[in-house]
Amino acid sequence: MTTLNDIAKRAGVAKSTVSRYLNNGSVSDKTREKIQAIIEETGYVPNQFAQSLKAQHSNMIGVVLPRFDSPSTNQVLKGIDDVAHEKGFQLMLTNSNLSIEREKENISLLERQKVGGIILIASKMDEDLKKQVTQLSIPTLILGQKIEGVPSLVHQDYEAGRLIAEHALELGHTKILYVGVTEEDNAVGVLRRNGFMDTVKEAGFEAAFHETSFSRKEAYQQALDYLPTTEATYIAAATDHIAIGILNAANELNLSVPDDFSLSGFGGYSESDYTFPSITTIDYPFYDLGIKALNRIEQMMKEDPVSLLETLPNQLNVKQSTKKIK
Amino acid sequence: MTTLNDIAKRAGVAKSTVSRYLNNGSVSDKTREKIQAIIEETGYVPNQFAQSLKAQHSNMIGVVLPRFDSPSTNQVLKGIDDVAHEKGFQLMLTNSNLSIEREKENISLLERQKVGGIILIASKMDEDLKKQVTQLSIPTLILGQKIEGVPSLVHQDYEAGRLIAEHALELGHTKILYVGVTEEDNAVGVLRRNGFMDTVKEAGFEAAFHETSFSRKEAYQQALDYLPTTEATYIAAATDHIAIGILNAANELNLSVPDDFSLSGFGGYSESDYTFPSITTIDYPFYDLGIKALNRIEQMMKEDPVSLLETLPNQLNVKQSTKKIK
DNA sequence: CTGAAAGCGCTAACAA
DNA sequence: TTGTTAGCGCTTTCAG
Repeated sequence: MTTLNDIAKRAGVAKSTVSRYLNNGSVSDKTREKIQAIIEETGYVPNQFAQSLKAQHSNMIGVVLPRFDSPSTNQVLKGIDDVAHEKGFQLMLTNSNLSIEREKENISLLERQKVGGIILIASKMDEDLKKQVTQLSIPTLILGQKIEGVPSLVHQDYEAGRLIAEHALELGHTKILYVGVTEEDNAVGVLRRNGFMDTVKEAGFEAAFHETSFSRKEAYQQALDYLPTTEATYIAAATDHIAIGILNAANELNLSVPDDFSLSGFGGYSESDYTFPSITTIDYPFYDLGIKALNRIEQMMKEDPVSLLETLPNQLNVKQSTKKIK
Repeated sequence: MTTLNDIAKRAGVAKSTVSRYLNNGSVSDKTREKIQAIIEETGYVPNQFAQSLKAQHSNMIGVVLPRFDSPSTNQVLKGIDDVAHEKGFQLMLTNSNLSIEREKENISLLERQKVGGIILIASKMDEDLKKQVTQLSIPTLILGQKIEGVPSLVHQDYEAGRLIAEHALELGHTKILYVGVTEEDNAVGVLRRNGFMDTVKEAGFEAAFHETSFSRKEAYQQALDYLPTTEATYIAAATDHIAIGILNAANELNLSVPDDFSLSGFGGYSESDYTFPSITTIDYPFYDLGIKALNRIEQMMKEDPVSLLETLPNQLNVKQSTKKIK
C-alpha cells in the first residue's frame, strides 16, 4: 500500500508538504507537479482511518431508518443516496426494525463511529429518545417528526388530512369512516387524522374512526369484519398500504370500489397506482425529502446556520377509487 | 473522551496491560478487577479509528445492492441485517442504482474503506466487473450470480422455471406465453426462461415469448397491447412485478384472471399476495439468503473454508390466479 | 504478569 | 514555501 510517506520520499520532500498539497494547497508549482505525477503514478489514496483518527471523526453520514421494506423510506433513501453519491459522502445505514430500542442503539452506535452527521428517519419516539438526540454532539437532522430544538424536515400531515377531507366532502359524502393508526406516531396517527376530522367537523359532520396497524395484512383482515356492516360511503385510510388492504377485502367480499364506497389513502407510493381501481391519495415528495435532507445535513456539518423546521407541501392525487355520491 | 491511556493511568498500570485485558485477557485477577471497575465507571469504548489504523482494516461488512426499492433485495437485506445486528457487525450499504459502473465504483470504495468483507448483491455483470471481483484482496461473496472462483449463493432459477412450467402443463394448458426479461440478467433472463421453455418443449409444446423490462409500468403498458390478441391461456411472467403489471392490464381490459387466462409470477414478494386475485408464484427464500450470506461472509473473514457455490431451493406457491383449462 | 517503546498514516503547530 | 516534530489511540513485540 502506498502511504503519504512513500510519496514524500519519492518526491524528495517532507510528508507535511505532501499533506499540504492534498489539503490547503500552498505549495510551489514545481513541487506540486512532482507530487501530482507521483500520486497519479502510484494511485495513492489517503488512509481514512489515519485521517479520522487525527480528525476525531469521519465524514460519513449516518442514517437511521425504521425498516428496509417501506416504499416511502426507500424513496427518501434514494434521494439521500443520489445526493450523497454526487457529493462524495459515504453513507452508513442502520436499520432500527421499528424498534425504539434499536433506534437508540443505532444512534449510540453512530455516535461511537463518530460519523459527521446523522439523519434520523423517525418512526416511534419517546422521551428517552428525544433526550438522547438533544444531547448528541453530532449534527442531527430528524425526518418526519419534530423534536424541540433539533432541526427537522416534516411533511404537512395536518394539511394532507384536510385535503383528503375536503375531497370527500366535495364529492358529497357525509357518512365517512377514517381508518387510522396509533397516536404513538405523531405524523400519521395524530396529524393526518386531526386534519381530516377537524375538516369534517367544520362542515357539520362527524366521521367514524377505526384504529388499525401499519400492516396491510391486518388492515385487510379487519376490513373483512367491518366492511359488511359499515354505513360509510367514503373510507379514508391513513396510509396507502392500509387502503390497499381494505381494497383487497372489498374484492374478497364482492364489494365494488368506488361504486359501493369511495376509498383513499395517503402516501403516493407507486403501489396505489397499480391496484385496480387505482387509489386516490395524497402524494408526498419522499424523494425530494431525501434530497433536502442530505443538503441540509451537509450545511449542518459545515456549521452553516439552518432553519429548525421546514415543512414540505404535498398534494391531492385523484384517481379511480373515489367518486361523487349518487 | 476516555482513552486507553486514561484507564491505564487511573488504574496505575501501563496501557499495554489494559489493552491485554481488552484482548487476550492474560492479566492477574487483581489488575483485572481494577481495570474492569474503571472501565465500567467511565463507560470507556475503544476508538475504532485507532484500532482500524493499527489493524489495517475494519470489521465492517460492505454490501453492494442494486437498488433500494426492490422488495426481494429488501428481504435479503433484512436477513443480512438481522444476523449482523445479532453478531455485532456493522454494515456499510452502498447502492449501485442498477448501474454496472456504480457497482464497480462501490466495490472500489469498499476496498478503500478496507471493510472486512463484501457481499455483492449482483444485478448486471460484465467481464470487467468479474475481473475486478476476482482480484479483490477482501473476502467477497456474490449473491444471485456466479463468478468463476468466487464464492456465491444462488437461487435455483432453472428449477424454478421448470416448476412453473410443470404447473401450467398439469393444469392442461398448451397455449402458453412467457413474458421475460433481457438475457443480460443471467438468473432471471436466462435460467428461469430456459427452465420453463425446456420443460414445455419436453412436453411437446412450444411457448411464445415476449420480452419486457423489470418495470411494472412497462409490463402493464405492453400487456394492454398484446392481451387483446394473444391466444395464450397461460401467461408466465418472469417476475411478480411483471405479473402484477399484466394483471392490471387485464383488469383495465375487463379480462378476468384466471377465467380468461391463468397468470403466474416468480419471486414470492408479499405483493403477489395482496392483489386480487392473488398470484401463483415461486417462493424464493430471500430472507434466508440474507442470513446465509452473512454467516458465510463471517466464515470467510475468519478464513474458514467455504464451499464455492450453494444453491437455495425454492417452491411453487399456488394461489388464485391459475386454474385448470376448461 | 507487566511495562516500555515503537509504529500504524495522517495533520498541524512551529520554526526555518 | 518547506521541514521537523509531536501526537491522535491503539496493538504488539521485547525485556524484565
